[in-house]
Parts: sequence; structure tokens; C-alpha cells
Amino acid sequence: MRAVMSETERKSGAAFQPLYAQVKATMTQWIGSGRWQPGEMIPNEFQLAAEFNVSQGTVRKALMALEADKLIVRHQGRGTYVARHTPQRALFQFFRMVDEGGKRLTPTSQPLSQTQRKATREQARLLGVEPGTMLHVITRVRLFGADPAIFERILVPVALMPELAVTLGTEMTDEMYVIYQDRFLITIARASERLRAVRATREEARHLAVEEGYPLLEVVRIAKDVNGKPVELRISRYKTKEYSYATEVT
Amino acid sequence: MRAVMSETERKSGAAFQPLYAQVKATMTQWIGSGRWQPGEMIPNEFQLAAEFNVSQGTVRKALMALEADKLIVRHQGRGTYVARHTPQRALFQFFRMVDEGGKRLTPTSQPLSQTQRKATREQARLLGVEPGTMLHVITRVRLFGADPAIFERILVPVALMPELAVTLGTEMTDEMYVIYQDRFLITIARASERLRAVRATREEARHLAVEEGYPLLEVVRIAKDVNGKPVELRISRYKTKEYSYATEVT
DNA sequence: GAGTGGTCTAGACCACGGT
DNA sequence: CCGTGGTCTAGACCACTCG
Repeated sequence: MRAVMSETERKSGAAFQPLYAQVKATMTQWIGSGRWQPGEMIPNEFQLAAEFNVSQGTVRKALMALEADKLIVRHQGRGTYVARHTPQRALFQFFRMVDEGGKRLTPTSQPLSQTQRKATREQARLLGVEPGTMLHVITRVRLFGADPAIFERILVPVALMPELAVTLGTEMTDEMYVIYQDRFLITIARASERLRAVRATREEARHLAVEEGYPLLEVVRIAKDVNGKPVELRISRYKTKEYSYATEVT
Repeated sequence: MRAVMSETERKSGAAFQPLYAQVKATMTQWIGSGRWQPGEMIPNEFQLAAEFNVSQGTVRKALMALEADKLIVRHQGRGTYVARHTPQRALFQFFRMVDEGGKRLTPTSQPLSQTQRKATREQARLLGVEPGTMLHVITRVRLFGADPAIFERILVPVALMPELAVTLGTEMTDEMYVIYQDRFLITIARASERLRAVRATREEARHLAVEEGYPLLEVVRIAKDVNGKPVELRISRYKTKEYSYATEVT
């Protein structure tokens, strides 16, 4: 690692990165490329320090940063592991609906359709692909108990996950992010969301058991992998009578 | 600081806190109590280390945590300062509306009314006060350019900010959080929000230039001080045709 | 008991901002 | 130039997990 950047480079401004940041970036790549696989235990701090030719403290700083990004999990006395999406974790991390008392809700899933379609200009822009790129288009309804509460459209570039459609017959009820990781080694690390209030279309109204025009909370989410590349575009429309979307601002 | 907790206490489980966490907690109290005031430069790491009887590295870890909480700002070569709410910072930190291109929007403000009223049971619960406690109730419309986009009700316990009403005639257009800090030494450090889609009431429709029943994005925010105590309850209703609420999930 | 991560210390050197 | 925070190192000791 010391050899990655000469002393003069390190002092020359633009290219300078602290050692721990270089170590972290390399480790992130290793996770993104599958060299370190989800669930795998990685070497301890001293072994990594030797490998990168830095001190254990520098490795620690990189690991702390990776843990903050939720790319690894550390357990005192056990070791450090590459983070794995379990259905529970995927929901806890990315699903923000709570009931009136503030308790987190867990939905079940009911598939409606799955096809492939060319990306519109807008969809392509959001996903960072060329317009016309083939996308998987999956629609489903999600329920809280027996109450249909969410109408959802999921769009994923076919090139990223060629066999996605095949798996869906059986695994549709699973968390999509678990499927992406287990079948395609693609880990969703973060997402950006845009929220608006909209009127239910006739189709949405029918599936959500409300009248046409009923106000729905629309969430447009772009989910990204560990390197920040967009992987999935998801448009969700929530019935928010007894439920609400919870977030913290700091 | 070493004296705060004996060795036996430190080993006895429940009460145990790492040294840097104890240092951080003490510093947070100093900021909350006004012993360290907004904008003030605080002593350097070595002076603090001497004062707390810990090493400079431990102080640093506490300071890094305070910086992550946005309670202080650090500048290499200049020093460490207690964070101050400027209108720009308050907006950047807490105002999440963006236009269709994703650019942050800055609203202007137009006051509608200010009164005092007893807290309902629900309002009291959210603010952590007794039902019937007197609250300032402020309503206003916020605009993007000439477009009235937000209808907002702000509720603050009178006991926390007795003279709030007096200041409002002139400063209504300012960021409330700047007023809370400058006039009452209360710093808003974080907030929790609940979002739903609702129908515009007749009054909201009139102020926002939409028809009654138009879908609005409702944001219920509880703003808290550095110690996590609720200070303000704010119900905002956003017209989200050309604007949307942006958030990141990690 | 061996091995892991968590805390704490001590000190070196650097980059940056103002005098 | 001096004082500040930022980076990096080295090593000690502790708490936790597991065989």
C-alpha cells in the first residue's frame, strides 16, 4: 500500500488520499468484486496490516469506516465479516414504514407481473444506462397483514441480472436485495429516494382497495451497489392512512 | 475524568462507558448548558486532555464523535468551534426539498398567525410534556419564488421560549432554528420525521393555490436539542408537483 | 487458553491558517 | 514562525467468543 502513492504524489494535492482511505477503497473494491464474498470472515487486523504494509491502527480506521458504511460487521471476540443481506436486515435497513405507534412494519409480497421493456429516457437517466436498454419490469403489491398497502414497480437492467426473471416465480416473496446478492453477487449498499404525494391511478386504486384519486405517498428509489453504481429503480406508492414513512434528520 | 468512575464501576457492566464516551457526554452537556456557547472556540486537544486527565487520543475520539453529530466544527490550523446555526446551515441540514433536477430549494416565508394554545393529548405526547401545557402556535406559508408550496404549523412549549411571540413580528422570515439558538440558547441537533400523503383542507388549498382535496405531502417533525429533548413540533404540508422530498438511505 | 476486536496511551510527523 | 488539527505508528491491556 505504501507503494501505491509516492511521497511526492501524496504531497501534490489532487491525488492525495490518507493511507486509511486508500486501504478502505481497496477493501471496498475487494468486496465489490467478490474477492471477499458476502458472509465471509476476513483476516484480522494484524494480518491485514502486514498485507497492506501499514500499521494495525491504520487498518482499524479503514475497518471502522467500512463498518459505518455497513459493508462489514465486526464482532468482538469473533472476527470481521463481509455484510450479508438477510431478509430481516434488508427490511430493517431499507424499509421505513411504521405504524401509528412507531413500530416497524414488515410487509408480505404478492406478485402481479414480470416482463421486459426498453428503458424510457427518464428511466435510463436515473439508472445511468442508455435509453432503450432492456429492463426487467416487475410489479407487485405488498401487504401489511391482510391490508394491501403498497403498489410497487421494480426496474432492473437485464444486462446486470440476466436470469432474474427465471428466479421470480418461486422467490418473489423474498426481499429483492437478498436475491440480488445471493444470485448475482450484487450488494445494495445505499439508496437515494424522492418522495411526493400523488393521486392513485385507477389500477393502483383497485389493487390497494381505495377510490381512484386517493392520495398516495410515492417513493422513487435508486438503489446502488458498493461502488455507487445504480442497480435498481423502484417506484413505490404507499397507502398512508394508518402507516407512515419514518426518517431521522441529523 | 478518571475519577468519574472507579475501576470496579467500570467493570460492573451496566454503568460502564468507554472513557471517550464519558468525555463526549460531558462535552455535550457543556454545549447544552451554555458553558460552551455557539460559535465559541474550545480549547485544543492537549488542553482538554489535561483537563479531563486522559490522553490526547481519547479527547480526539470524543471530538470526532461530536463533529459527526454536528455539535462542533473543526478546522485544521484554526481550531475547534461549537457549531452555530446560520440560516444557510439550518436549511442545508434540515430542509430536504429539491426541484425536478435535484437542486436544493430555499423557501421564503410568509407569516399567517401566531397564538398560544393548550397542547392536545397527542401534541403533548409528541413533545414530551403534560397535556394542557401552553404552546406557541405559529402558522405560515413558505414559497419557492412566487409559488406558495408549503403550509406549516409550528408548536413550541411556551415554558421553553417565553418571549418567542414577541420576536416573531420582525424575524418571522428567518429560520426558526437560528432564532431558538440566538435568543434562547437552544440548539436543534436532530429531528425525527413521519411522512404521509393527505388531502388538502379547504384552508390549505386556498393558501397553496390548489383545489380542496389535492394530494399533499405531510411531514410531522419533532425537533430535538443536543440532549435529545423535544423542543418543537412542526406539521408541514407540501405541494409536491414540481418539487420533492429527497433523502438518502444507508 | 487462544484469538479476536475494543480501548487507551504516547509520541512522531505533516498540512494548514494566521502572525 | 507558531499553534492548530490530521495522519500514522507502536504497544499495552481489556472484554468477548469459542473450542
